[in-house]
Amino acid sequence: MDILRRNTDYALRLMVGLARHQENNGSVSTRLLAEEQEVSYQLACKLMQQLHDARLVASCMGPKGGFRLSRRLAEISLLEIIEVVQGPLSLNRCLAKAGACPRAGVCPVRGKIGELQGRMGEYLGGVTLEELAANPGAKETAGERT
Amino acid sequence: MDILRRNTDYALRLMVGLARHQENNGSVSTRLLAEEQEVSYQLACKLMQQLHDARLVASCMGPKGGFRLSRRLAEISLLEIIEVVQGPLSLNRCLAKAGACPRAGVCPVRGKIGELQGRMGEYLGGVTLEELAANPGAKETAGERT
DNA sequence: GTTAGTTGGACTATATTAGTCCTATACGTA
DNA sequence: TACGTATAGGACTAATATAGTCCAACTAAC
Repeated sequence: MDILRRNTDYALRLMVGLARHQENNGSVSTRLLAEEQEVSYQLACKLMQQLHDARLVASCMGPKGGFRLSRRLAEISLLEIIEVVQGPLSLNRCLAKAGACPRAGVCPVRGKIGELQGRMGEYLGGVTLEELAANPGAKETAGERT
Repeated sequence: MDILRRNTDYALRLMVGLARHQENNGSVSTRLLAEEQEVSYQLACKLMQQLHDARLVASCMGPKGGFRLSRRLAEISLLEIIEVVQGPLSLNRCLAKAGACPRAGVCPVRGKIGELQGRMGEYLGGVTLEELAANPGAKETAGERT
């Protein structure tokens, strides 16, 4: 089972790519971004659209147009990007919205799962795009590679 | 997005139900278990089968037959049950098996995600069926109910 | 020997996710 | 000011993964 969906992964790449272009403070075209990050152009369009709806990026149409981050790097968390693509973080349906599970009162698992979910949100909310963009690669997993 | 699948939820219920019958130290029929835990009988069969394949429960056929936990309550973790139903815990495909992602070397997200995955496994591995069975209900979420 | 009740496996339907295509819009250029 | 090009945005289709059902084989009590 995968928790992060493939599209979420693409979205993260795109955001990191965007972050790295931020210094030029001009708009970056989706086409360039998609190429750099090895994401299908069409799919990138769709994802950028979602990120735009969530106000994480600002768009600019026409030739020379493209996207730009709408906030500072340190103000965008990993959690936000994830939730834009795959909805609110939820370990179980029961926890998604109060009263969703009629067994809530007798469920012994709910408490533990709820606690874990809280911790996950906290962790992911604490990682900023700034950190991600600064990190050149997964050096800490060296040796684990092919 | 849900991380715990519906079937996983059912499996957890069934295991907790089984745990609560453990005192009688006789086998419990799937039919009874399914009724008690409000899971479709057929579906319960399927899940018990998976739990059996994973050696978490022992089976006994024929009339008066049924299932029984094959280990002590404290020796079965939440993580084990989850992984039986939905496979190894994996936040992302990249992490499922080494070398699965050709971008591993340049991926800035991988490290963070890997760390979170480790923490999750640790947490879930630490919760035992004993704890769950003892916990009568989600008292800690009182007020959040319907 | 028969029968009721069970486990176990194969199959089908459904829901979710991924990916593609098309249209409308905006800007730069002639 | 009109045109052309490159973009954003939305609708649709295909693929995949999950949930659920059905049927067959087996076992032990009666």
